[in-house]
Parts: sequence; C-alpha cells; structure tokens
Amino acid sequence: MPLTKRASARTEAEAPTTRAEQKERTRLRLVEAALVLIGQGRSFSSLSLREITRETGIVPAAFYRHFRDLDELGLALVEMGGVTLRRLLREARRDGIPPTHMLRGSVLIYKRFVEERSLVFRFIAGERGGGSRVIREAIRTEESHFAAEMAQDVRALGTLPDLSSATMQMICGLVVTTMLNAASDILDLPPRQPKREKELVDNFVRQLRVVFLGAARWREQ
Amino acid sequence: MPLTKRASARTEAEAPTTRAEQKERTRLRLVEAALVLIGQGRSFSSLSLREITRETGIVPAAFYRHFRDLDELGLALVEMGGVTLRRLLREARRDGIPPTHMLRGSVLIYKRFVEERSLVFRFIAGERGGGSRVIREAIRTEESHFAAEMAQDVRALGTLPDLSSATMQMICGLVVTTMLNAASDILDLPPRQPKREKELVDNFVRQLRVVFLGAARWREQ
DNA sequence: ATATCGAGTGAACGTATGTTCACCCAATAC
DNA sequence: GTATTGGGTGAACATACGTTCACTCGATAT
Repeated sequence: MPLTKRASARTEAEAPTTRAEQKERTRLRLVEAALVLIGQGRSFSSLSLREITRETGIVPAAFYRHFRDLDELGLALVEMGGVTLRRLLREARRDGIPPTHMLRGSVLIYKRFVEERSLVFRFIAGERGGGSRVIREAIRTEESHFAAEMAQDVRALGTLPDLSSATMQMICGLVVTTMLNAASDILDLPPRQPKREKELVDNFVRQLRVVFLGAARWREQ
Repeated sequence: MPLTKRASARTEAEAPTTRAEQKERTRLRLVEAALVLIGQGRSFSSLSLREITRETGIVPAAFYRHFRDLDELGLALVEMGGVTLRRLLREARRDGIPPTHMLRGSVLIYKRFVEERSLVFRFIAGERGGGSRVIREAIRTEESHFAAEMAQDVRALGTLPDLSSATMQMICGLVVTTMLNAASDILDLPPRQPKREKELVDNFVRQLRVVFLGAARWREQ
C-alpha cells in the first residue's frame, strides 16, 4: 500500500502533487505529529525521533530527508509559534480593542486564542525555560520580535504618548512574559472549573492593569 | 570495596553513621546527581534513572529504595527550590534593603543569588513551564507561597500602605514571575559579556520599576 | 524513450532504557 | 548472642532508541 497511491490518476481533479509539494506536506506532517504528541501531555524535549515518525506514519530513516535532528524540527515549531503570535497582533489590529473594559476584553480574547491553539502555546510555554539551548534562544528571539511589534502598535494607538520607543519595548517585554506565563496557567486549567478560571482571568487582568498604571506614570530620565 | 568502609572504626571521630543517616545521605546524593546533570546543560525531564544512579555511584535498582520514580525525585528538587527561595527572603529580611538605589541593589543581590545557586534555579526555570504536570504544579504552589511571604514582607515594610493583602499578593505574583523569568535569562548569559549583562540588569530593574510605579498608583475598587 | 533523482522503505547495528529478582551483609532489634 | 531488617548488588528481561545502508519506484529532466 504505497502512500502515493494516486499513481497516474491525474485526470481526477486532485492536487497536482508535484514532488516538492509532497515533500513539504510530509514535513508539515512531521511537525504536526510532534504537536499531537505534545498535546498528549508530553514535553517536546522528551519526544523521540521514532515516536514522531511513528505518529507521522513514515519509517524512522525518512526523518532525515527533512530535518538533521530533533532540534531542527523544534526550530520549525518555534517559527510556527512566531507566526501564531504575529497573527494574534494582526487580528487585534484588525478588530481593534474592545471599547469598554479594554483589558478584560483583551485578556478574554487572548485566552480564547491560546485555547484554540493550545498545542503551539504548550510547546512555547514548555520549551521557553527548559529544553535545548538553541530552541530556548530561538524562542527568546521570537518573543522580542513580538514585543517590538506590539510596542509599535501600542505607540500608534496614542495612549501613553510620552514614552520613548526603548521604554515601550521594555514594557511590552514585561507584558509578553506575563502573557506567556498566563498561557501556561490557562493550558493547565482543569476543564470544568469556572471558579478557578475566573480567578485566573481576574489575576491576569489585574496584573496587566498594574503594568499599564506603571507605564502611564513612567517618566523618562 | 563496600561503600560503608568504616566497618567498626567507631573509635575515630567520624559521624555515627546510623542506618537512617546513611540512607538520607544517599538520597541527597541522588538529588545532587540530578542537579549535576542539569548543570551540564541537560533538562530534568530528559534525564534517565540510570544516568542519575550512574552519576550517584549506585546501581539502578537501588534508586527504588529512595524514590518510586523520577517524578518523586523531581518533587524533592522542587522542595529544595522552595527552601532556596525562602532563604532569599530570609537574607533580604536580615540584611535589609540597600537604602539608595533600592531596586538596582536588590536586583544585583538577586542576580548573585541566582548565579551562586545556578543549578536549582536552572531546574525551577526549566520545569516551571514544561516537563511533567505534577512537578509543574508543585512549582506553582511553591511560587505562590513565596509570593505570599513576599507580600507579607513588603507590607511590613510600610511602603505601599493602602493596598489590600489580596492586591499585594497579586502584585508579588507578578514580581515573582518576572524574577523567575529573569533568572532564566541570567543563567543563559554568555560568560564574558559585561555589555549584555548590563542590558539584562537594566531591563530587569526598569521592569520592576514599572510594576512598583503601578502598585503605588493602584486604587482598590 | 531513457536516464537521473530523491522521498520513503525495511532491515540491521550497537547501545540505552525501566523494572524484576534473588542475593549479600552490616546495622539494628530482640 | 541470635534473628531480623533493609540499603545496595549484579544479572537478566523485554523494549526502545538513533543512525547506517542498500533498496525501490514514481516523478522529473533530458
């Protein structure tokens, strides 16, 4: 039962299935297999090459056609995480910020965003502090890009007008670490416990409020 | 070459070496072996039982005389981390806070503290977000105890007088996550780069300043 | 039409893993 | 003095691991 069972059925209106496309597809399947395993409670740094290829449905040796080692697969996951974060900003920019209860609204939107992309966030939250060094540093880079972009957005928003962009970046860095920390908490929430859920959201909102109060009072020096 | 080579040399002024003591000692050696391996760049969740016993100098089977599995050893490490954090507060309470440049002073003290206990902090920072669930939750518990104790101390300090203790706890929670995040950065600092070092410290100080500015402006509601 | 390429195969390798078991023997209990 | 206890041993087990290699066979290039 070969995987490329289409053989020569190009008459059907299927995807053209060029060689490069097929390869890219398998690569993606590998990355997603890793995410699936992470979703089952495993941490990325404890996954084995064989486990991932098993989940993907290919033979272990085929892994090397796509990545040199697990770290390289990890870096692909980091990039996917970066894309996800960018999308969060893009959507925020598009939809604007809830006019009333800005903070609470943003937090609730963020919470949903994290829950809907739980696997990527689980990976990011999990490997951000531990795991392999190259991955950790790649995540840090992605984080600071995210913070920089966020700083630009907040700046364009007009609130907090007299903050230098360096200060803005520093504050957004604080916001980002707070967000990722909260993501880890969100993902560990037991499923049917609205009380814990509310506590978590409240705490998160209040922490952000403190940060923005501090930002508003900041005086350059 | 039996480990208990003392045999019956009780005449020498050595430790009495009672059975329970010897056991406790080996247990500690296991925990420290795990820390040594962590210090070599490994993450705790990727350590194997055999690796740890090899480093300890005992046979794999002997591990089970002390822990049911690796998670249980991990919990011992978490407790050690908790003790370490408590000591940080205790020393701060004893020595007081640097009268001028409070924040920068505290940050520098904290940085040294982290560097001197790098292994424990590496473990905490590494397993805080990823790794096994029980360990992650144990760390969270330890963190919130630490935050609570810190809240009491800050309260006793007299600055920020009109904050409820719940608010104080929330703010200290924010400080703690910022501290642990910074710990991760501190531990990844390349050794001879005073410029990066200064940037990191500056950023950390400014983030804490934002938090305390926000705290000072907080109004209960 | 023919030759080349390359993603995926299947088997094999040496090594490492967690866990079990009967055993040893010094420290304890009696 | 004798019996019991229990931390540590060493061997064995079934499994899993990462990596290599010669291979197939359809998609591409000529």
